[in-house]
Amino acid sequence: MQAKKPEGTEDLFGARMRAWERMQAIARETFSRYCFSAIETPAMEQVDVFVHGIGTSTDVVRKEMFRVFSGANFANVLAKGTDAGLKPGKRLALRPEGTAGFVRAAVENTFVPQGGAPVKMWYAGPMFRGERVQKGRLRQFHQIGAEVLGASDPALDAEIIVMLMDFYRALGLDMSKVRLLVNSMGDPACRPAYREKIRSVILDHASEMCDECIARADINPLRAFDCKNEHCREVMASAPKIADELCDECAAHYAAVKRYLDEAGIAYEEDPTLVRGLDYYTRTVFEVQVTSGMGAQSAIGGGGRYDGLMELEGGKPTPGIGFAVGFERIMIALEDQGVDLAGPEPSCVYVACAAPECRGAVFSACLALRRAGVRCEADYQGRSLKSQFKQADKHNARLCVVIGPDELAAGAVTVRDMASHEQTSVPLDGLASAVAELL
RNA sequence: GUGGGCGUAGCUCAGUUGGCAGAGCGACGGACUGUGGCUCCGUAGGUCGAGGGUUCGAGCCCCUUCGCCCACCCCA
Repeated sequence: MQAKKPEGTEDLFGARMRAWERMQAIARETFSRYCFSAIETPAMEQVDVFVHGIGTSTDVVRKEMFRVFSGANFANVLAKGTDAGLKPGKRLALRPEGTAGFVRAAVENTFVPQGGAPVKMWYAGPMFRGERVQKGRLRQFHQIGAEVLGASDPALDAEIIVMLMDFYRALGLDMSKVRLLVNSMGDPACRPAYREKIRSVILDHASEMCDECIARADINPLRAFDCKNEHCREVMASAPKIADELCDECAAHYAAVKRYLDEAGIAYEEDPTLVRGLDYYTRTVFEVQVTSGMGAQSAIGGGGRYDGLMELEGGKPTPGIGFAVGFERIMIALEDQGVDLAGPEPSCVYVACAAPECRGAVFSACLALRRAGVRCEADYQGRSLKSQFKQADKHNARLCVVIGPDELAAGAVTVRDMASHEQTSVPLDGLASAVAELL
């Protein structure tokens, strides 16, 4: 039986790999202008990092995490039917998102010492969620994210949104098909009261609402705004809006963020029902959607402020804000818009061998070219010269160097420009510099 | 976790009431023998996802199973 890749995973190679590399390069370039530096954190963390950070009431933590046990511990867990006996350090999970692990790293490495300047970092890598797959939703997918810790200035909220939109534009997305939704979720001063109000609304209208929303009333009432059930929507439409229930500080913060966005010329829609599905968000939240061609998953990025997260991960109170974008979803949007992020395979110089006795000379020529920094390729199958030229085309060769008995006798090889068909003879010992000039 | 669709050549797919497994693209080779893209000719390539059943005979019908896709849910 031939082995198969796990459900919802993907082998990344060829054009798709080039696209992923290109997306990271554009991220690095764009974020660098905002003085972000790169970070890579482990693909697995202690389960508690996610439980504390993302929240026990979220689907991500409750049913979508891939748990990880080393061999001996796994046997132990199977035997006992629980991992309760394991030390916290042995209870691991593949990361379902990047923020919790980043904040854990920030606490552990003291990225923001008391009174220190804000730290800005970005990351790119695979994330894992045990969901049923569908278009734009994989079990191992890739995110690029950016995080700022150590400042609560609303200018930062706006700046990070501006940076996100810069990134999408740099990728070549048609920004007229992109919409930015923003909202404020309040903070510990005002959200609990609002949450309680919404809970009451749901329970008061329990007879009209779906079972899920009734269950949400106690777990995470704000999620009822996301329900697609018609009756639930009607009830929620008349529920109080968070924007009207914010405390003075949150209201001022939200207003300032919007002012900055206006000044930056960023178009946005206020969506009072936008409630991100991770518990750590406070105040500003945002989501970017693409309006067509996306299947059921239209969100290509999202994020928000998480002023309480550092404490949840055991650090000192430190405000934070960040976003994450999904590689696979952006690719769906780009492909739908006819944008080729991968681009062609890079060009090369092809060294063709006209007769078997010249293969040694071909090897030497390639060696010299590569040591001079030239990307070059040759035949390894003893193909005909004709077929080597076909290979040269497939490898996107700009030049083709032909080495045969005639050339070796003359001490000079033939170099053909594949586009113009012009051929020149260059001395064998000066091949690398001659090729460099022709390129 | 729930629902729907689909598995035939490397890829995209045809395949009639059950009767010798096909096309296009791609790959490879050739068109006066050391020169590519276009064109023409040719060649190779298939446990019809897997296992079982019905039948003289199964790609097609039945059962089981695995995988993929799409949607609910949730989220990037």
